[in-house]
Amino acid sequence: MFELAILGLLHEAPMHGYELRKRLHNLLGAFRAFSYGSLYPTLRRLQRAGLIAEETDVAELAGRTWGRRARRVYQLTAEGKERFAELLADAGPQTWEDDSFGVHLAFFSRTPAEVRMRILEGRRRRVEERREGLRAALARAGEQIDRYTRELHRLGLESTEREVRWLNELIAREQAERRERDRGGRGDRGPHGPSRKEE
Amino acid sequence: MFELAILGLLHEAPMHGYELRKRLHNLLGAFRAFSYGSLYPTLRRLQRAGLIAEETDVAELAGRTWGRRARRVYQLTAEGKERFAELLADAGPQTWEDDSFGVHLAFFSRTPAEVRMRILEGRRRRVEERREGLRAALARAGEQIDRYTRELHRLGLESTEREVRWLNELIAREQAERRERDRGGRGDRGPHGPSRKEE
DNA sequence: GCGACGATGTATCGCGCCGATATACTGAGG
DNA sequence: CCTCAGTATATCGGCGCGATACATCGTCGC
Repeated sequence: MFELAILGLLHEAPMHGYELRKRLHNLLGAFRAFSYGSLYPTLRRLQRAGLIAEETDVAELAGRTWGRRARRVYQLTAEGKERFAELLADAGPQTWEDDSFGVHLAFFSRTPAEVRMRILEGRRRRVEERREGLRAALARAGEQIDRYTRELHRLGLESTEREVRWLNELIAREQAERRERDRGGRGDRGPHGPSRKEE
Repeated sequence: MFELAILGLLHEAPMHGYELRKRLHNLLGAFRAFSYGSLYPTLRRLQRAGLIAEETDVAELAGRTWGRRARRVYQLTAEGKERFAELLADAGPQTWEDDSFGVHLAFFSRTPAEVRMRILEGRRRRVEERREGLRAALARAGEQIDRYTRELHRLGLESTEREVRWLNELIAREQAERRERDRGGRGDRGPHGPSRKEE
């Protein structure tokens, strides 16, 4: 998950850990913590695996004589790019508690349309499963359940129902764009899709 | 979190791991996984810490001669009860991604009214913080943000707003009940309705 | 009679991520 | 001058997860 995020961000430019974390925090901070305690070990792991390479910057130091502070700048390797594509296409764990979905979404502009579809539908399936679980929990002996627990389940149910609707909208939009693309005879193009204006 | 849940369930009766997990799954399965890979190590830890004690059942075996299968039955110790009370009163981590909140809620019936209030208000504070973060993210350079990320933030915002409303209802109800409790027998009715402003 | 199957039951492994903490340099402001 | 906030890297212990392994039990079909 961290791996996907790091590999994805390094597509834009080589970066050092602190910068990576800042962007991550800015991009998805409201959904995940992205702590340093995870970031730096992950960076090491990726380097050992050959997915990223240290590029300890000479260029930057050249311009500024006074020394900065040691920073390890990483760039994507060819294997890293491959790995990113694999991870992108992977639907992630089969649980509703899927942290990677948010990260996937953040890189959707770089994701092929069919893969986007698979991810969205996979997510929908899992959320629907959770929804059914919650409905069952609420139905089950309606009265004997602890009142607070029932409230919790009620909130969860509303929230999953809402997410399913949200996913349905996204999926419908994807389909509409696909139809438009097919009609236009143009191959899948560009991170900006067929310029569908704001809702 | 596992600790709180186990200690809480053992208040009802001595139990073995499998049973514990079944109940946990039944009670909060829609919110947490409660895997065995976590359960058994936690049980060990709690036993080592003296919070629970093995009570390898003789009574049950006596009735059934044929042997069952080894099952480790645990019961709460005095320290365990103390620890549970401490954990109950503890508001947990200061992040919105608070797994323990659901567990707390599941044991609310056993929680003192003031502590319930503290937990609910703490949760509200954290959710409100997250809500503000999401609003800021959506406002920030409204146009330059990736479209899918914006969708994600929109969903998150709606969901946090909903949870805040839900928390406000729970809190209002708590306050109403407290007023009713305080008004011991006298028919004097105070001003009606919760004084909590919405949104 | 028997074998397959699903539920009961305990346990371990490696890994990912977290929060806390340590260290050190830099620039800006009082 | 000194302190504070931001930049930057790193490690530590701990928790929870999914996968996997094992063994027993009752039941149902054959």
